[in-house]
Amino acid sequence: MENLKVGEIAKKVGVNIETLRYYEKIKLMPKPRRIESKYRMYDILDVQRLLFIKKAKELGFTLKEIKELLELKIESSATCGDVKIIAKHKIRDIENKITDLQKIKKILQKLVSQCVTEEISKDECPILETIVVK
Amino acid sequence: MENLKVGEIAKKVGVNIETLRYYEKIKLMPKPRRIESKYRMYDILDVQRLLFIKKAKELGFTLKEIKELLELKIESSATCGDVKIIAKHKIRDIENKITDLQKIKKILQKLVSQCVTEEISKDECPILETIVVK
DNA sequence: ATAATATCTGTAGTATGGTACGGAGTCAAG
DNA sequence: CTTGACTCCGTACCATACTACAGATATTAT
Repeated sequence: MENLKVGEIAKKVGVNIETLRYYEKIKLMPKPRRIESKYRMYDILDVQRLLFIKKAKELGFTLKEIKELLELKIESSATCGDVKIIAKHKIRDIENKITDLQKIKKILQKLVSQCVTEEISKDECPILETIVVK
Repeated sequence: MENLKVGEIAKKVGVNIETLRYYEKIKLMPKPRRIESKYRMYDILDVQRLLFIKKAKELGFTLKEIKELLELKIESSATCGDVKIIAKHKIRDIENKITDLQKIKKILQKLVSQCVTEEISKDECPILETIVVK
């Protein structure tokens, strides 16, 4: 489970082989080492990184933002102080996302609770006016 | 604040005029009424809807998903029971998103707390291994 | 009344994030 | 030792979500 060929890691994390190559091209994934022939070889860290990317994407981060999040830990020569500042910003952003999601959740919960019987038609479940996430 | 021309509502919610027309075309926004000439006229409900769309987009929902969320309240002739089922699914999705965001937040917080002094270079703040959101 | 500004329609172009394809080299099993 | 599966690279194409014209009509400000 330490040495995976591109097809293996792709299957393992559930992405397309081409996507791996694409991420490498845009430097979202590091260049993997190459064995014997010219085959790419991946390891467990690559798996983790890919899983993180997958999740972060679902959460509305762009690939550029994901790259920034990942670089927060390893790249450039910025100081710890810089990292701290950036990370704190990201934390703030995430907290806002969570708050907004909770608002939408509440709206949906209200919608569900207003649908009391199975027979009432949806038109009688008005709630759109509530949707002011602001 | 009840009757807004396309340029006015666009400015108010911070989107491009063309985006308004685009949303109309893909039926994400309802056709607005037209005044005298052929100018589109919007109202406060349109503002709310647009603000919701904006937020939902930032939260990683696609326009298609946003449409579904909005239709949960007004469109089709599905019964309340159907709406309930769909809404409950959406609630589950949202809860998962929140959970994942909290995980990322925690990782970032740990990162921040590990950067104790301002002088230590970022390379000495390793944490990437922690990033297994799974 | 007329110039500047806003809106109209349709069509074309852009950015992001992939996905597919073709032809060649590589590996593993029978 | 060959045949099928895997991988290589480059390039082209795709879907989503806009964004930018262009040429015409409408409105408003002076």
